[in-house]
Amino acid sequence: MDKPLETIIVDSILDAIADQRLRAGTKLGEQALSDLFACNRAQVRRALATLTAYQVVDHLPNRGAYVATPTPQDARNIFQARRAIETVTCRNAVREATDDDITALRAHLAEEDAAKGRDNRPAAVRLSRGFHVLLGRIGRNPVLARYLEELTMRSSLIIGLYASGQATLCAEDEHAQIVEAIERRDEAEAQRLLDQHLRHIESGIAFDDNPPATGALSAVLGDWRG
Amino acid sequence: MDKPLETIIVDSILDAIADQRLRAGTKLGEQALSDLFACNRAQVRRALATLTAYQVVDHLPNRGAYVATPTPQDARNIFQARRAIETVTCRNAVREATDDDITALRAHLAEEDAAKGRDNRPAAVRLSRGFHVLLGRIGRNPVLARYLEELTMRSSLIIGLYASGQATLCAEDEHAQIVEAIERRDEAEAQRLLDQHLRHIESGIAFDDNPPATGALSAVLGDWRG
DNA sequence: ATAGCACAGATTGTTAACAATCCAATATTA
DNA sequence: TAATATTGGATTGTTAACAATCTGTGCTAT
Repeated sequence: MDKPLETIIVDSILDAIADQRLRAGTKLGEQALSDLFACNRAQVRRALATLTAYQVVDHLPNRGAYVATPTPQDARNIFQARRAIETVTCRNAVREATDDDITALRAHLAEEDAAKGRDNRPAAVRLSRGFHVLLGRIGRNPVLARYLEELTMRSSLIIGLYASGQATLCAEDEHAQIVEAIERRDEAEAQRLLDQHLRHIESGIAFDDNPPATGALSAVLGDWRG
Repeated sequence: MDKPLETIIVDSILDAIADQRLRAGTKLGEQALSDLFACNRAQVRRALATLTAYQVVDHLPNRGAYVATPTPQDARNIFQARRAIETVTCRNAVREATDDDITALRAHLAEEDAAKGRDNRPAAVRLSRGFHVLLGRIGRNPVLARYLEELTMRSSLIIGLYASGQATLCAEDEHAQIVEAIERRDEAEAQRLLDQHLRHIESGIAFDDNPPATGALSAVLGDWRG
């Protein structure tokens, strides 16, 4: 039961963006991608259209698809949207979380911790996003969860663009504190901590760098075969 | 400077959904649409892909595209998402609205009023949605505004499905009260009124009808030429 | 030397024919 | 008669060739 190839392409690219292996501004040529995934151009084309709808890829007519480069203004708008959505998502999570959900959250925290311990930055960035996405799923509102996936993906691009040098992306224990509040079923506190966490991330962004600089596609999307 | 045809197709279909001329469950055949818009099947195909990404169309592999049919659970999730987003959007609007914006809002109210006076239900439904979209634009956060456009579109489908018999979709003057609160720059009150307005719409939905029933595509998408 | 132009290669966009799949109507069999 | 096979038409999905557009390079002329 393999997935449709289009999905594999989309997910590979999204993963690479979440990991910050693919950086803002990278050109996604159709030929290059169809070579990489050993398929024809039409499938690549549809995958790129999907990514464009998700707003993580910019499509310029007659000149190709590029990983989106959010402006500082975009960044502010995206983080405001995240606060709006994650506040509700978090309240839902407090109300709906089962014991299994809490266990999953704790397991995720452990993974994050391990990645940071190993100084594995790409993994840390990906897992950090994963925490918010997981929280969204636990909230049991797929509409909000989907928007959150989109926004966190775009946030990864922003962090890659404007906070690449930064030592710390998320204060070590903010995620852990949120999980504790959820476990205590303390809605107000969980929401407060999450809002503060998001403002903290946003304030850690330096809006004056501007280094695109991107490597070869094949190096970055190498091992897509499951 | 005509728009790309794909955009025209997408907008035509979205308009027809906003008006409730196209109802949930209607099949959108590729041949039928390319005949209607006098174009290639490939362009129709892309338009349908875009609409699928917007979640207003369901695409079933090998059996075509259908106008989405939101479930009652979808409806609850969509309205929760709207409350999360429109609360912020509304706050932004209070802070950012220029005199021109207020004028535009008043003009919109007048249009709504006129449509209701003329018992023009499709226009009333479309304009009612338009009010929320306009508010979103005035909030000056395109990220939130885009999600709002998607959610209001899906709301139109929901209202068409579950509240078609209903006499009143929006209490006559709730929109007007919101505009007044914005004009007074009364953030808290504007937010309260909007939240209440949304809960009011949601509670007016009867989750037990189930009439798909759809007319011919050509009758419904007749005059797309601007 | 530099600005403008023209050409060549590469990349994206379009088209139409072909293949695979689904659906409904008809025929077949217990 | 009712259930199941079969078959033809219609619809969606794929492919590869062709057309349009862009980008960069080298040439020409001022």
